[in-house]
Amino acid sequence: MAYRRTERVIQRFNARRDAIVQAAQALAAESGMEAIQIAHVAARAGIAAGTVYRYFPSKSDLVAALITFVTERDLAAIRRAAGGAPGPLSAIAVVIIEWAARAVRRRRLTWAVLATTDGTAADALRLAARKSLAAEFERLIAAAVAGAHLPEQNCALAAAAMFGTVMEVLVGPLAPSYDSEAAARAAIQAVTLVVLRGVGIIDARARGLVVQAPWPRPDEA
Amino acid sequence: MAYRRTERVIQRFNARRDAIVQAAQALAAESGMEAIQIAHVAARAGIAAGTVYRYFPSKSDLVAALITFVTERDLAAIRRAAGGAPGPLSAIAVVIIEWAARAVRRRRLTWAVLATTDGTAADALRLAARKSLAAEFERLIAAAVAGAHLPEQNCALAAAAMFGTVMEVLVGPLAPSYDSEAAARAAIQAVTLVVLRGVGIIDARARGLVVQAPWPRPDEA
DNA sequence: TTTTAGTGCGAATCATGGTTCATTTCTTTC
DNA sequence: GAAAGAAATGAACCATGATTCGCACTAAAA
Repeated sequence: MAYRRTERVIQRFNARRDAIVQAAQALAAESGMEAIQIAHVAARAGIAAGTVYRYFPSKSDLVAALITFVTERDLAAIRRAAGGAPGPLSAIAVVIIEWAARAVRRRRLTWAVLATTDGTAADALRLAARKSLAAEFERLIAAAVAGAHLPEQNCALAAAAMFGTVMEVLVGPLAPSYDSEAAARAAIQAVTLVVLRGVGIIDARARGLVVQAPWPRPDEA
Repeated sequence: MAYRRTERVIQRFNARRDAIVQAAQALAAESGMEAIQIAHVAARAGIAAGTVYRYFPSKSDLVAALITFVTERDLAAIRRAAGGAPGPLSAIAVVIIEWAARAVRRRRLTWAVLATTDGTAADALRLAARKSLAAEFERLIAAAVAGAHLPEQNCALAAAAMFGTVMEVLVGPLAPSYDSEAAARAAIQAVTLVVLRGVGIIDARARGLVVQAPWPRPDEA
């Protein structure tokens, strides 16, 4: 016999699979969801269209993998950021800033992954991704409320408000393009202050909360 | 010759055109943007598919007409609401409530019109619609700032934040379905308080601002 | 009543883009 | 290096849904 399911083979399979996802990511980052077409992705990855189907049963599975990849990366980053915060209110501020900075840096990709719908099964995953992000915010808000650092409130609603605000102000198609880094930092800070006021932190700066994005810094992918 | 462009003919033409837009609206309200297919719209309007093209040169023109129709209606409503407010801060509160109430009442339609993209020329109009709504908010915020009723701030950013918050919390696919009218009213009030705090009104209720949706009330279409 | 432009019809046509599959080209193993 | 299974290829295929267009019908004008 020939060709066993050896470790090396599996490695290569995964590497190529990832390459396809990366190609899709690059296209989405450049031109949004519509640019993710099998032919384009394949060309970008340097393979034939049919080959994509050796790695993904359907396009929506590929898109799902992309959504998962991007979302997990962002979730990990904001959890890390939250963990390093000195207190409950700082944690909220730091997480908003971290996520906003990431979202701004990859506006189109973020929009494609979280805000576009394509009518396929991937949409469900998209919703799940939004939910995960919002849940992260909600958890921190709830903790702050529990510790009496914030007034009683509907934490899920507050979290969704944060999410929606960042998306609309910094990520959406109507957001100004913050070409200069300084402009982006300023916008992120302004958004942060708005959402913090929204949950009841009316004097974030006076309290010494970090409201500056830790920018620029290296990115992991 | 026969068949002049008489008044009666024009009337009928416009009536049928409107009927097609209404059919599209009904479909979008029920099932979102994807449901707007020429065949479906035609069936709903009781005509043949080809007939739609006697009234609209292309699907995207039909969608554009729908977007314009819905947006103008909402804009008129919030302008009316703003006009009746006793002061600059009340105007902001009243407009948010008015728009939020309308958006919640027709969630899917609002989402289809403002938040969905379909890759056609109608997308530009969608953006314009969002811009118009946000501009309305911005104007009121700027007026309040000018009158020193609100702290100095980036009014465009604040307006976008309001828009995004309402969309995400009340309209988007992750918003809970406020089946009971009371639940909807409560959610609208909560959202209103959040966005008002966001622009610097930290004690809306204490100031006697209206934060209750004027609900239920008749609807015009 | 007879014209004839306007209107409606809907099956056929097009365009787009995902998916399949017979064939060719590797890789591994002996 | 030969055999055999795995992977790659890309042109053909298919599904969806917008758009066209020849024909029939209606209603205003003569």
